[in-house]
Amino acid sequence: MEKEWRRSMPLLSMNIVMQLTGLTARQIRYYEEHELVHPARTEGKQRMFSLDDIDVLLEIKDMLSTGVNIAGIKQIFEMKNNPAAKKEVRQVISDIQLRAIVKEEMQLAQRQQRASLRQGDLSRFYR
DNA sequence: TTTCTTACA
DNA sequence: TGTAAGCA
Repeated sequence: MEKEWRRSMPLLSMNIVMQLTGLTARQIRYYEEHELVHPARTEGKQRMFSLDDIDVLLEIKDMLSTGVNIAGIKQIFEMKNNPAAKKEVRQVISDIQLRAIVKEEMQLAQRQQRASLRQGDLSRFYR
């Protein structure tokens, strides 16, 4: 296809992005600091987001709600564009791993509730 | 008026 | 993360 440039075109102001994502300006800027999103800048240094940025922010918001922290989100995003994996396969892999991580988190949360504090390696992905 | 950066709670 | 201060 050849209309993908529309999605990467920086046209949305902070105001719009906040309403579209339900995130605060503070959060959006924070995620940018962590290189999760890369909005363009106007001459006056104002951020201009693309539809692709919106998608990423919504993904972040969703993952955050499942308990994944910034570090975990970075890890997952890295998996999504892992050069080592083939294009068709990498998406599937990341999704499967994501589900596995989320599943582990739920189980870990349950164990921590009744039992005590054994922390698995996945704990570093959560807050 | 809105956004930006920096810094503190 | 929220909020305040001082700019642009």
